[in-house]
Amino acid sequence: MSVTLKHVAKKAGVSASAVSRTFTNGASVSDATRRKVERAATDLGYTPNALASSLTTGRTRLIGLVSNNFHNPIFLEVFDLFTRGLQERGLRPLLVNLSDETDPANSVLMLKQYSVDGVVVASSTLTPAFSEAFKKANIPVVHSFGRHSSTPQVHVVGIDNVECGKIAARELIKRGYKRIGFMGGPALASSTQDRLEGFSSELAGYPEVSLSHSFADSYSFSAGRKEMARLVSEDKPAEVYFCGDDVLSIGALSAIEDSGLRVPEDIGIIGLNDMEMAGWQNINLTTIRQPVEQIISSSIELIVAMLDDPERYPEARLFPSTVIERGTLRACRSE
Amino acid sequence: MSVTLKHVAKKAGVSASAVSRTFTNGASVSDATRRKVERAATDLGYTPNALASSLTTGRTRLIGLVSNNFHNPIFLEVFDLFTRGLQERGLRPLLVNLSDETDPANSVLMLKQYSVDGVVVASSTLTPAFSEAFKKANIPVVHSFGRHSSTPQVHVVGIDNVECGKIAARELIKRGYKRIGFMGGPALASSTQDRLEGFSSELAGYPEVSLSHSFADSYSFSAGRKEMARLVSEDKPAEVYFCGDDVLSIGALSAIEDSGLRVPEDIGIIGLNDMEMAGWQNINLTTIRQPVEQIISSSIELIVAMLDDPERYPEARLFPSTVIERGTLRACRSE
DNA sequence: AGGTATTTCACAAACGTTTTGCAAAGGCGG
DNA sequence: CCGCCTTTGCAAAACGTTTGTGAAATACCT
Repeated sequence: MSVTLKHVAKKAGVSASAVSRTFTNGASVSDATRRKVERAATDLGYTPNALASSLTTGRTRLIGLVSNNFHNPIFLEVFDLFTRGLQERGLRPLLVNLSDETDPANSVLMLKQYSVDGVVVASSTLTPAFSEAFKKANIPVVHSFGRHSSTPQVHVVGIDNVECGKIAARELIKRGYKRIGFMGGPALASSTQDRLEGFSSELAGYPEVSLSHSFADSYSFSAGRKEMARLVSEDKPAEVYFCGDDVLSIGALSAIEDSGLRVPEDIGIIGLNDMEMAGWQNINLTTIRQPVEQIISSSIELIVAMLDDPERYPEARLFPSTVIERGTLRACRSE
Repeated sequence: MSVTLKHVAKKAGVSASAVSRTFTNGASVSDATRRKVERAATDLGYTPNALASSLTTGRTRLIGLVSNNFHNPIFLEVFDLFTRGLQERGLRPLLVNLSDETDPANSVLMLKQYSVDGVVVASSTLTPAFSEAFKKANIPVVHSFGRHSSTPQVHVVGIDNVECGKIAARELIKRGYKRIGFMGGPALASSTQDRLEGFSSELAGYPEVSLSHSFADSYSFSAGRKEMARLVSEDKPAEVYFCGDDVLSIGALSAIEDSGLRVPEDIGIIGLNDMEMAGWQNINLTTIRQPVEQIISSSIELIVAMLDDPERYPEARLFPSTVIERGTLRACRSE
């Protein structure tokens, strides 16, 4: 069928190992044979078979890229950055969509069959148990956008959600808001819990401020819209809401607009993520930026490091998030 | 290192081939040995090695998923559907991002090294030359969202862009628009050309209608916004614009809003794709729906069919697109 | 030149499967 | 009870690489 090492060896009049050596760098081959081999290889149109080589080396250069976020636009950026970053290093992303997967075991099994060198789990809504399943299977794993825990079982790269809640709180205080709402993502997600914790602990220092909170069912436009519609129909909605992410925020904005209230005059909104769309002029959302590029490049660095040292002790790498000021919060009170 | 076929065979007290047979279905094994083998396999936590098996069978169940659209939100849906569809059939998507790749040769080489069973090229902005490169390398290929040509060299699945232009034209005529604009995507893309051709040929039947056209640099919010800003600042903008896709449309809407004009009263917009966001109530874009689900499931069917018959004669599968009526066109003239 | 160091290269044994040919075993009809 | 056919298990040969072990060939030193 296809042209193999042997064909090249025969044509070049050398042994198979000579051919192999010319293609793996750092091996000792004389210039003469190297030239002969290269000549023969291009003549025959030879491509080394990665599978066969993996079989002997134990390395596939395949990285499992696992996620369940195929509906949140920010993940298109995430996939873009991951695929490019991996490709640059000669690694190949094997994409796994576990949107309708409940049991980690299947994906673990499948990635094990393909002998991936490592796995990146990119999701804020997957439980630690999931990424730990890979660890148990002896596959290096990095959980990106994962939960920060003081005793991580696996490598985690992301933001400090508690700190993030505090940042949001400070920003709202600075602008003189008194009746403040937290409209979180799914209540069970630990990221939501952590943010609420930071948010409320920071606000606790201001007795004149009141805090209410509620949760949307999912990180989606419609969930945000629905929840905000409910909130504005209440007696006394808050003056401002810190939303679980930008998509939720945009849904919320839509509900507010429909209710006849104005942003930011009547109600303020601050989101989280700073996805591309947040900067679109017709949305113009004030939000807290997750440093996606850093998180991803750091995740890649980490997984690459684990290829050399699979036993590397798990660490949590947290990046600071920053407020991006746009048009959905009122100006600072200079009283 | 890991547990292999032999270990299982030894533990079960049978030969290696017996173990192999129990794992490949359709092979004849007695119930007794099958049970013994399964028992031993689960005890040892055995996972068949896909690489090794590929080496002998010549099948990897790997499918290259190649795209350069990592900025258009609709492609998140596309990736979602592709990965799920492939997974359901036990195929694995090897994702290739060629956003910064100019030369197809590299990707072809890489996918050849990994012996992918087939390749899906998902993009409307890649030239036929690109997908044909895979064909030349003897890899089954399907070009999804590709250009319709009367003599396709490779399998193409998508919509009929000429027809699509006509549909848009008819819709605008129906609503009594007279001064009509075409604001296309990148001028070089054949899909843009085809749509303009259908659009203008249909409008040619109405002498009272005037058509102007221009192009945006890329399928992005900012390109749409910039181009529409230019158009509305002109002497006499058109009454309605058929935009290259939904993202461009949303950019256009933003520019119109800024100019103080109203939609649909002063200017109408019709988009293309019907991405999720188009239905968001604060956007509410009238658009032409590309049947993404059908295109993708058909693409997958096709690539699966090619696994059995790689020489299958290339065909073009085109699906009809339909108008989705929302709020950015004025009502029908009933005069 | 003689001897030792060093590089270059061929051979063969892996890597973990599938698959083929063969033999043994077992079931059946005559 | 014998011969025939079908099922089932075994051994060995692939699949396309990498890599360790020596042998041959070249280089270097005195």
